Amino acid sequence: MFSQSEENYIKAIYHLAVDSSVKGISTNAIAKKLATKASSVTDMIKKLSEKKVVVYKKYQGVTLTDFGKKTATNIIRKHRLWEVFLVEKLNFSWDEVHEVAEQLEHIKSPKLINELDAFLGFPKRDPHGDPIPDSEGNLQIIEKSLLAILNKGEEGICVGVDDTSSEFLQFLDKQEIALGKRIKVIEKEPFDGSFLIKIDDKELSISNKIANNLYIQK
Amino acid sequence: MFSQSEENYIKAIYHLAVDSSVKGISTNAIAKKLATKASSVTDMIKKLSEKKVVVYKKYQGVTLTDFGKKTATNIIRKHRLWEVFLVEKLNFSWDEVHEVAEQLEHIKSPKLINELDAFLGFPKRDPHGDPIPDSEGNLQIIEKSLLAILNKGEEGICVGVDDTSSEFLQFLDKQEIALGKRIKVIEKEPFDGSFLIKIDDKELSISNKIANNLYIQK
DNA sequence: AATAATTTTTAGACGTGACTAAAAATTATA
DNA sequence: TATAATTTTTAGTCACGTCTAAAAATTATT
Repeated sequence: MFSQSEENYIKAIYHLAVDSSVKGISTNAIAKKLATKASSVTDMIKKLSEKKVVVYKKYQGVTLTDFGKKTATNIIRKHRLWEVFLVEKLNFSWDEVHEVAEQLEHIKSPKLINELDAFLGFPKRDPHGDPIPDSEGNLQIIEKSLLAILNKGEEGICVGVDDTSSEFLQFLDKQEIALGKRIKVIEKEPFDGSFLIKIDDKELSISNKIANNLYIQK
Repeated sequence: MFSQSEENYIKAIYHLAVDSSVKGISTNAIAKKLATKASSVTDMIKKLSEKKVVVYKKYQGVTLTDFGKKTATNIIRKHRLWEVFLVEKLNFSWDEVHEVAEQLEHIKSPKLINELDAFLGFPKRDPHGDPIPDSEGNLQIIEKSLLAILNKGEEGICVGVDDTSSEFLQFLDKQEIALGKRIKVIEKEPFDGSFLIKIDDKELSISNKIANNLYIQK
């Protein structure tokens, strides 16, 4: 069994490893992600190393063991299932779920999470489009690309977001950009990199930054 | 905001106060309830006293302030709503819910709990028949009496249990005694205090101990 | 290659919540 | 009422998870 604090470290290391694809995750990177100090990270890393969750060599960062990875995906599974529950059943909007899911993901009860999964109809994605690992920890990789790489005239289905901050998600709500919607690139503006796109037969302009935070499936 | 530990103490003091109706709750009683040591209780009591949750005078036990009572009923509200959720939606039996609800009751999110309440249809009782406080902390007192005080020929509706241990609840399941069922006392055996009762037109004998753990409403 | 800058680790401290052992206060008993 | 038994508190310690400040190791720069 792991403490909430340990679980937060495990999750942070997992996420950093996935979207950096570097062998060793640095102490500083973890500290930054968890808004804590490097010295605290060193302490925790030692403990996780003793518990066989990570492999650690001084000054060389950490790597999750298979056990550590499985632990991480299990926490992520719980987090994402709770997010689905909050949005589908309790009328939360997608920008409100994160904080609560951060708490709920630490609840210990295998029965709870498997029943919740069934109750929700075994969802494949969370409200932000991220895949939900199965109970064995397997996570299906989803083919997705940034809207920004589409060329004029190409289109795709919106399947996820990169940035999950409230500001960004609320902006998307306001523009009526949502998961599952078909987006077509009408024009790319070379000057500022902005995009003219078409959703629901309405045209709107989005900045390059937005285009780099929206995932689509061709 | 209170830590999980603080919340557990507040809840324990509340429960002890309710079903003992004594002015001051003793250090030892709290220690016993929480399976901890008296010295730990003294420490925590000092902290809760500083936080205006309890009134405390050395060697004279503690009493919850109005603020403390409100905090307690709010925790109990969360606990019982989660229990309803687990039984009604996630197929938990009434003897499995306690442990998980003990964790879920500490989740901090007013929106979560109010939406959950609505999602469940504003239930009035938890799976053990205990009343669920409203969002203002008001708890409706339910008229109930022990099955044991019924006389021969009298009957009532089963509305709750006193003991909530798995053993007892599973025993009730096995005998098909459940909340809402009509129970009639056919015979009281003076020798051992056991009861011959009728449920669903079936007669069965229950011990005096069982009769003293079942609440009915006349 | 030597020095500077950065990263990482160590050392020592602190708050929380727990414990043991011993002292103090209260309550019960002879 | 004096003594015994019990309850409660205090004093000191400990694990967890955090921090600051300083030392050590690594990486970058000239």
